[in-house]
Amino acid sequence: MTKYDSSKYEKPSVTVDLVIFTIQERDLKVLLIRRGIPPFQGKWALPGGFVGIKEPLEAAALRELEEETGVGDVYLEQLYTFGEPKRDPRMRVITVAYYALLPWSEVVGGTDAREARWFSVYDHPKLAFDHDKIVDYALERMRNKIMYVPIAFQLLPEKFTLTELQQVYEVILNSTLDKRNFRKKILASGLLKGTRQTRLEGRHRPAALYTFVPQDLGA
Amino acid sequence: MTKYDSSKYEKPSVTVDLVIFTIQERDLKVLLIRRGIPPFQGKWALPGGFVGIKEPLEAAALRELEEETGVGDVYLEQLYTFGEPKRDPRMRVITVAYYALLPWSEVVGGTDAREARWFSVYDHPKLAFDHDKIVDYALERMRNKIMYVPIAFQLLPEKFTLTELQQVYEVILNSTLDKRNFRKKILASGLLKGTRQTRLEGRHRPAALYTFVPQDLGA
DNA sequence: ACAAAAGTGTTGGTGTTACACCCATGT
DNA sequence: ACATGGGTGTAACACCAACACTTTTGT
Repeated sequence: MTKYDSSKYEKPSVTVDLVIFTIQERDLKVLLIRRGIPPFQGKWALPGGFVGIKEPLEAAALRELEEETGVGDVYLEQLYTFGEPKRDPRMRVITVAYYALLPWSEVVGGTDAREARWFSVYDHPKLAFDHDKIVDYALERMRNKIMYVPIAFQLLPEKFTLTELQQVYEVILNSTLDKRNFRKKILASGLLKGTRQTRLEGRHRPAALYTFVPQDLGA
Repeated sequence: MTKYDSSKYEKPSVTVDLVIFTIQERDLKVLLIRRGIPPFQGKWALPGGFVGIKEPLEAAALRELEEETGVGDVYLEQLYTFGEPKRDPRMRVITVAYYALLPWSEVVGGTDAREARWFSVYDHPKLAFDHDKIVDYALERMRNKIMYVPIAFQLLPEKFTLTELQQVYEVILNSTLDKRNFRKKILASGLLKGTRQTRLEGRHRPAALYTFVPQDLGA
């Protein structure tokens, strides 16, 4: 790094791409955009865009997120940087991928004119570029993370039932969990505070509503 | 991403930076380079350099690694991408950080002319740029990873004693471990195969030598 | 009364921690 | 004989997995 003059070298383009997750209808959804221009015209792809020359990476990711979803204050985490020389056939593009978790209750339309749709993570069309790989990577990261860090709450509204919370885990892990063990563990964790409210939904016993209690960031 | 023409935009420079770890004298060491030119002239910094326009990111990291250490076939993992606009005072530089684990037995000199030295991770000078943050991040990542994934072997020669292995864990975690529990767990894991050899070192009972048995990458 | 989802405990097994002494060698 | 690090087992506890019935509501 010391002996190079960067101006002598051709520079790659740098973009951010976003894997935006939400949960709807007991399914894990990812937001995709239909490409209007080549390459991969007509194909679905992750939302993303170029990083401004004075723009922090995370700011670029947040900007794209807000353009596509209209939502600002959500969980956002850098995932991985993909830089294969041929991943974009036109030119060298290095992309810093992020993933975001969005409560279904906050999903509104984006302001952007591009065609956007939510697809099941488990059933979506083949994507442009290496975006299938990026989605797989995001899913794997999220599955690991949810075992240790309480990120599931980022996909729920402020108040939720234990069954809803369990469904978040089940949909992400793509497996079923034991109801009694799940409730025992989650209640023992101290992450939840019971509101004194219930929610009545259908002709059966109403469910108790809980909220997430923010952690001391034991630093 | 669809409606921009990248050529209209100024592009950032992209570099890779490496946190190269090894273990010597029961201490965790990191390789640093003394900067010969501004900015931060005379300061110590992580080895790194620009990514070639047609060069994969990992290839750039491996190239730097080999230039500095003369070693090729080691553990290398992408860490995080740092892109604060002002992290390099001269211009916009986005750096993709990697970390590498190097067996102390393979440490030779680099071919590069720059002044390089191994420093204790727990006692090193303040570094140039945001490199202190990168080292901290690498250490944190490695500490998490070693709990789940057998990366400790990447810091040892092919044959090693259980005490040496335990010292690797202790130096990385910066804590002491119980000898009996450590041996019980590591032997039960099936990661080790006993060679039938021992090593005699000092006036005490010789230690049994083990090798790492490569895992099925359960894909 | 019945259909539907909410809610609730116990048991066996597995893994983790804490802890102290004998062994093989060189001098 | 002693100094040095190598090597070994057990008991208490915490955590995890398996498993079935009762409760509350709307119709």
